[in-house]
Amino acid sequence: MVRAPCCEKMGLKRGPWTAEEDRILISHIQVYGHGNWRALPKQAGLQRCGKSCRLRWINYLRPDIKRGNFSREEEDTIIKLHEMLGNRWSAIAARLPGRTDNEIKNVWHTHLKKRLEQNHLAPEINGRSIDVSRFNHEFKTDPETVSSSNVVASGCDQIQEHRPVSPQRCSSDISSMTTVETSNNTCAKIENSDDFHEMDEVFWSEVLSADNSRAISDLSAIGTEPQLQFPFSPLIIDVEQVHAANSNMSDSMDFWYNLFTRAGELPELPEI
DNA sequence: AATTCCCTCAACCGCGATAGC
DNA sequence: GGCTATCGCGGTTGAGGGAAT
Repeated sequence: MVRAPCCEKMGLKRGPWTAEEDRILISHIQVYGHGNWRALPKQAGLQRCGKSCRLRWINYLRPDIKRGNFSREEEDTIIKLHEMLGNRWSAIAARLPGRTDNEIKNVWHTHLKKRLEQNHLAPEINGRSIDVSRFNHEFKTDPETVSSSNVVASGCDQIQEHRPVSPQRCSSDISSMTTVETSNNTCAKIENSDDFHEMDEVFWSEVLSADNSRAISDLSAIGTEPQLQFPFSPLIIDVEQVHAANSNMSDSMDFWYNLFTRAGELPELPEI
C-alpha cells in the first residue's frame, strides 16, 4: 500500500505540544471520544496528525496517567516482567496501572538497565541465574530435528505454523528443547526464550482448548507422561495442572506466574 | 561565566497487524 | 481474497536542561 505522507509533508505541526493544543485535544476527547484518530485533529481543529494526537493522549494527557518518579516497587516489577516478557513494553505497561509503555521503555533504558549492570543482576529463576546468551545458543534451531519431526516455532515472535505430526514423532528432549503436545495432534517445540514468552496467547490457547483432554490422552497413547517440559530448570508441568489453571486464567501473565509458582519453580515476588 | 558533555524523556518513524470495504 | 486505511507497537531521535570542566 502507499503510505500516507508524514505530518511535515502535509504541512502539519510537529514537535512539542503547547498548552493550548493540549487543552483542545483534551476537551475534544472529553466530548467526542477518540474513535478515529486520523479524523480527530481535523474535527478538533488541530494542526497535528492523528498519530501525534494519539501519542500525546496515550502518553501524557490521559486522566489515569500517573506522573512522577517510579517507586522502587514499580522498578522491581518492571525488571521482573522484563525478564519474563522481554521488550514487550505495552505488555509490561498493562501490569503497571497509570504507566505508559513509552515511560517504561525510557525508565528501562535510562535507569534499570544500568542498575542491573551495576548490580550484576542476572535474570533468575528459582534462585539460579540464567545465562541468556548460553540459553539462546543452546536452543537454536536444530535443522535435523526440525526436518525430522516437522516441528514448528521458527522465528522469534510467534509460532508460525503448526503441522500435524504423528505422536511418535513428537519426542521430548529436555536437554535441548521443550516439546509440547497439543490438543489437535500437533507438536511444537519452543526453541528459545523469546518463543517461550510468546507462547502464552497463541499456543497455549490451543493446548488449553476445550478439547484439552485429547492432548492428555494423546500423550498417554505414546507412552509419555502428560507433561510440559521447560528447559530452564528443567521444569515439569502437568498438563492437568495447566488445564486446571485455565479455568481461572484472567490473563496470560497471571496464568504463567500462577502456574510457575504452583509448580514451585519460581519464588514469590519479593516483598519491597 | 561560558562551554562542553551527558542524561532524560517527549515525540517521531517505520513496520506489522488488523479491520473494513 | 485483495486492497486500503488505521491502529498500535518497539526502536530511535533530538531538544532541553543540569552537571562538569
